[in-house]
Amino acid sequence: MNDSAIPQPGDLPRQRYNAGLANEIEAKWQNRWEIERTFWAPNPTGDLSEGFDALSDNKKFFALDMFPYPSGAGLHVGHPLGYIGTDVFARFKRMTGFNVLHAMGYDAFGLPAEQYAVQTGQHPRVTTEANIANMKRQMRALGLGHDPRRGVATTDVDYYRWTQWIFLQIFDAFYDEQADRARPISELIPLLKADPSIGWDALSERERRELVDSHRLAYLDEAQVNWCPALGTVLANEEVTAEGRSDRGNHPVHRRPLKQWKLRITAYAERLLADLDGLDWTDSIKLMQRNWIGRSVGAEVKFGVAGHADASIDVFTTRSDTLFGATYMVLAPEHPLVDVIVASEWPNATLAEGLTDIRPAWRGIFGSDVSPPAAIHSYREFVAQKSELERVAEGKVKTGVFTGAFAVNPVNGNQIPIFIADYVLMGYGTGAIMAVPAHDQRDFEFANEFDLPIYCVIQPPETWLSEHAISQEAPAADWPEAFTGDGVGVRSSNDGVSLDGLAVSAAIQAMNDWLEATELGRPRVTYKLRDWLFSRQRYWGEPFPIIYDELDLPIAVPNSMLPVELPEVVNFEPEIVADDVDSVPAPPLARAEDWATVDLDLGDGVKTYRRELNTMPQWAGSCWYYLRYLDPTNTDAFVSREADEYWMGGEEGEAGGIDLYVGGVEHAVLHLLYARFWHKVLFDLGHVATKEPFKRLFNQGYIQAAAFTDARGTYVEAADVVERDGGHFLGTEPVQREFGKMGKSLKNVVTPDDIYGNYGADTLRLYEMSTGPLDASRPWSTRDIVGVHRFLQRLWRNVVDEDTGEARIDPEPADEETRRLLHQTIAGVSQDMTTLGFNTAVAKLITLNNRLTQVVGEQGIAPEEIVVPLILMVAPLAPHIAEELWERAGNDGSLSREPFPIADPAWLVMESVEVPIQINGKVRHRLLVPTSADETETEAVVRADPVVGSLLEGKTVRKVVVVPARLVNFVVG
RNA sequence: GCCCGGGUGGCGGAGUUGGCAGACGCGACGGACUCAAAAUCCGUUGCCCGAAAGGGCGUGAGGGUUCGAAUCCCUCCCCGGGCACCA
Repeated sequence: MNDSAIPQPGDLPRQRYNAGLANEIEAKWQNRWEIERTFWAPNPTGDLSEGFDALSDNKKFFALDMFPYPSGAGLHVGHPLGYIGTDVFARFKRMTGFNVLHAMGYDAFGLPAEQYAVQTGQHPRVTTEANIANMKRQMRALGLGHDPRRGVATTDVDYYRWTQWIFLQIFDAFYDEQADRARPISELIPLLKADPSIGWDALSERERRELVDSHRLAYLDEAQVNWCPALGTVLANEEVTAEGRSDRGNHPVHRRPLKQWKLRITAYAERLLADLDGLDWTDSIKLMQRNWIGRSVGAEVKFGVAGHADASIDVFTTRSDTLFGATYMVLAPEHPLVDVIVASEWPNATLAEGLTDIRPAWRGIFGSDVSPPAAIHSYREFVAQKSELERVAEGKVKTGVFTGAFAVNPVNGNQIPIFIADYVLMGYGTGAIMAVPAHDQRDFEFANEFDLPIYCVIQPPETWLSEHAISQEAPAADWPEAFTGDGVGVRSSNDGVSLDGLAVSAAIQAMNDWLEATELGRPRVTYKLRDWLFSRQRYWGEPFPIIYDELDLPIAVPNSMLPVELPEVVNFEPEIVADDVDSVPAPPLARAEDWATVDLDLGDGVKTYRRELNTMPQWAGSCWYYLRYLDPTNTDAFVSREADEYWMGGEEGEAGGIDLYVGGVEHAVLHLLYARFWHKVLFDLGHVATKEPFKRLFNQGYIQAAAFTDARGTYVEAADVVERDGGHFLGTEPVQREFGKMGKSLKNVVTPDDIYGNYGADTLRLYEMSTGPLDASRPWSTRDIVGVHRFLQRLWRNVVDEDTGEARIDPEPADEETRRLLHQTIAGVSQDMTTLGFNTAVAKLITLNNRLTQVVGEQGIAPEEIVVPLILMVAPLAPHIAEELWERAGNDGSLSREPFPIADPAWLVMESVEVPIQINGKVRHRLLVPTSADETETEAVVRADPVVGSLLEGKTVRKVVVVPARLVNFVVG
């Protein structure tokens, strides 16, 4: 953009505050902070406790930024918005007497470094470390007051040793439903032995191990994944195109079950939901987590299967009141009972009420000459070929196949056909539904597609019928859509229960009571939340501390043998296997043949074990990093009890947790849910003292940037575009403006380095804080930066002689008006700091400084009474210039622990206040009224004013509204 | 489709237990300094009418409640985000 506002060197005073001087000052103070250990936050005990005694009477404050990934491109100016916000707040808290912990580490495992390694052969560790070094440099240059001792990276072997340790804690735990908490697996075995229905003594070694493994919070499971044989790896949903092919290389992707590690987060669904209530998070984030967990209250109902006396199918429903309207049943295609109940031939008997024959459509899309098992097989393949995206893209067109079997509705004994269809998901509820097409839109669509009967059992109200132009008598099959609202039950009774005439909620209650009494069903709560798929076929991740013995069952690597270090490999790519749907992935770690098997003595002699070759997903390391910040050098534990209790502990009676956690809303669900889950496991097992990690969560906004396209629609370098004549131009060519994320592809990246060079870090910090509230997204505008730069320049000039560099400060008191403004500013800024309202804090500081500029203009010197508190108030926002002014004003050492100014209430009250005088709600005049005047006095003062008198002349005052010290409104007729 | 946020000058944004709309900054315009420019400093700046005094209009649109609405209620439009066959 236009560079004309950038200060240029020339015949300027030697000590003018410009980019050059700012950079000098900034480098000086960044070095001093480092040497003087200004931001070291002492622990109460242990390695990092130096200096604690001096702060032992202070309260603690733990400020945290979300863990950044050290990308090769480094930071652009959009990244540090939140980091600056936490730094300003942390510095403010430090000045109000807190022992503040603020640190920054790196979530450094991940795909980009691995892909770069695949392309170049450069080891991901080399790339990662270079990127971390660059980001550290950029953050240091921003003047962020981090404790450098605590900046861990997930790729540090000393760090992932403890990630592995925590995984083993999860592996070695089970969820005790009665106690509603996780317990060590060692406590499970006596319970299993004591359960006569298990018959422990009769079980083989393998059976015992498998039984125990099935209770673990980390377990192996056959999970449906996006398997791409050509790439040799499973892919995330985001990596699969709408056509069901790989994003990279356009290879076929298949949905198939693969044996994968899963973490039993679903055991915590209820607590993850309930404990949200006590957290200081925004409602929208809580809502997103609630929706994700997706609690649903209903009933499980047992349906018999005709001709299979020993088989029954449990369905989950939230609408047990519609049981009498069930006309068919659907199982998920993968449901294990499908193979048990499937008929060998298509039945032709008239079994179900209202059905006279098997409809041709029921045999599915595979023709009438295939048998049910063949149709089922074909349908399963058809479903497996489809990606998630395709299933969604196909919208509401329902597909499915009849199994040839019939279920028996327990409420009336009716036989209803059983289908499989992909609109029923194996992972939710029981993987089976009863279908009530009259009162469920999906079932309605399926029933119409498959020519199935539709019976109304909830009478819709008149309004609904008339809205849809349906007559009272019309059969439900003629409805344009299902009726899902509230109505009264009809045609819904048997010998034991009648729902007729009952409203939906009462009918559900009555039906559930009956189901429970007859043992045909029971109340049940289900969740949308699924267990967490925890394996990745990657190199650059934490190896699992798991080995397999001759039974091919998993065994934990003993703690004494941790860490399990990543082996060196030459090729970081997953092995490309034939394009075979049934092939097995060979993760990169399989190539480290010396590593993949290991001879160990686990107490029963040296044996050969096979290692787990998958690695953990990137989320693993970020699940607990905040705990390692507390005690990063501890070699005996992932965190000491003392450090955990000190930094995470709450005030008396408070829940505790991190005092302020700032990050983007994109982590609203995954990271925040995973980390809460790990924290709760650690809490249950007694390793941490708090049940929730993040007490207060704040979501910062994003910085967007203008991007420009030329006539061909190609992005052009935004930095070269000039604004003139109300348009944007690249040279002489007009270009189109749009706004988007800052990035290479839009050619609109602005880096902090660019801004330091032209204005300095303090200006960048102040600019980012001033452009809006921290939680709002806003467009970047390099042009606007000059505003806050001028502010710092004026502040500097008010205090320092631009020629000599000497401070000029007047010990004489300031005038009353300025003093009053000072105290108002202190009160306002303190308030704004507390609420993270940094933009308005900056505005108030500019206002005070503008007043100071006037005073200096008149008197040639700034009163100390104003200057000193102003410097201290500026310090959290623009710390380098504040430190420098503080020093030049004659102080030794850093101001980082100087007390933040406190307003004198005496100067906050005004003797009189200007109030607007309204006639019929319109402002017609303004008058000074004593602040202390009550309604009567105010009215008297106002009525006595000659201007008001003339305004009211000839008018009838019907009513007078007086709000003391606010306004007076005359209602005239 | 469902669920959340949000729409205020040319721009970023202030202001909500209902009480002076537009703080602060950018830009724009005018002035000082300068041979000139930059930088800096001073002033003006919501829109319309008016020489001015003053008046009218104005917080996405329309309606309502109220002495008084950016703020509360109803209907609608637009933008951003989340979820998406969850039985």
